[in-house]
Amino acid sequence: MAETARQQRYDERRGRILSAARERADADGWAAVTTRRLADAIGYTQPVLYSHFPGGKSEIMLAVALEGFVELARRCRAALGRRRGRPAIEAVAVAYLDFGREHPAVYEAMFQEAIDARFASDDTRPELRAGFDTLAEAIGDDGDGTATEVFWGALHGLGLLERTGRVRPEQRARRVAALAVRFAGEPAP
Amino acid sequence: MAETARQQRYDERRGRILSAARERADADGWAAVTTRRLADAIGYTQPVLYSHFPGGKSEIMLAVALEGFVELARRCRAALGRRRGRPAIEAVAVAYLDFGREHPAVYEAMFQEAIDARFASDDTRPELRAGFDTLAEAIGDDGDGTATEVFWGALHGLGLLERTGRVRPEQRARRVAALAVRFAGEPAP
DNA sequence: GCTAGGAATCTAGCGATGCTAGATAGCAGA
DNA sequence: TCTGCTATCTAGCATCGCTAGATTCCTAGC
Repeated sequence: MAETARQQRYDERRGRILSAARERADADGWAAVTTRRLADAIGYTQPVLYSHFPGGKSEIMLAVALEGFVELARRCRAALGRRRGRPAIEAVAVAYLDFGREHPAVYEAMFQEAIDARFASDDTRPELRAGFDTLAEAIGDDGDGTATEVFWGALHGLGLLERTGRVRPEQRARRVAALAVRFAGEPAP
Repeated sequence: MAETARQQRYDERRGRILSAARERADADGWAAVTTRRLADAIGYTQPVLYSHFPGGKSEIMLAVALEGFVELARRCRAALGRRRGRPAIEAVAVAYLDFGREHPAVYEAMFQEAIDARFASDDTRPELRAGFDTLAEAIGDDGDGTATEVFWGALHGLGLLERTGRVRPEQRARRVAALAVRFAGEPAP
């Protein structure tokens, strides 16, 4: 029916807005993503964005971030595969860091914006939970998640320090190895 | 002489600009720090800021960040004292995380802005180097600094995840303990 | 103490930003 | 064909960082 055709156009345009935002942001940072440029990119005028995302730019960033959580979790899961122990940790770490490097702006939207989505609680949305669970599996965390939080923190911090040039880029493999050594197996009490 | 009096007024005003910026930013974020509000806060008009900081807002943020590096290094050094081993790591970690929590905006300027100051190289400025060296001392890193980079990354990431609510706040002590366990002593090869 | 000149400060404005109200065009169903 | 709703646009607001040019103030030399 006609309603479907309209809905289709609407959905397709929504996707184009998000793609344009993600690509531009990854290339030039979120400051370069303006509502006018976004509207230009999809061939409409500015206010049209607000019929798709009433919350404006911040809602667009949130939508990009949610897509990012799905993709990051997928990648980490794929990297883990059936590996266990130190190789598992290294593979997941590399996948995690690669994602952050390839999509700096998506990653920024995911973790540096004050997203209202709940984390680290029972009602955390599944797409946010999946990545955490994969990290836990990689380091074999069967406790209350504290170790996973620390592992995640290390990955998060290393990725950010790399990207802002605080850390020697060529030493990345050694850092991953050092990280894996420290998170493989149970530490002495 | 008169030149001194003028210079004194100038320096004092520069300090007031930085204080106002830091306080406002820590309270409401850098987006709330506008040149007009800053000018209001010090009782002058907007262009006066540019005679102190020709680079505008970004130069002000940089100046706040540099002060932050000094203070962070000082606190970590004080926390370390003569401690060694696991207590040293825990003390430094707590000091580091406390600083980030008390001065979120200063920390943001220090690490999330694209500061042109060089890191992780031989010509890194001393005030940036001092903190790194203290972290290295805390974990007893006598290698090439890779372990320190990982430790720093973990602190950095944990602090950010805490602040953006990605991680359970009440578990902080356990995270610090888990971190210390993994960085105390040399890991099995 | 007075005045010339330079430094300090202000007024006013530019272009860009996120966002919105009100006008208009276009398409659906009767 | 007409009516009414939705989609879209034009135009504008307040605010942002920043700057040119006018103006005021203070200092130095007489």
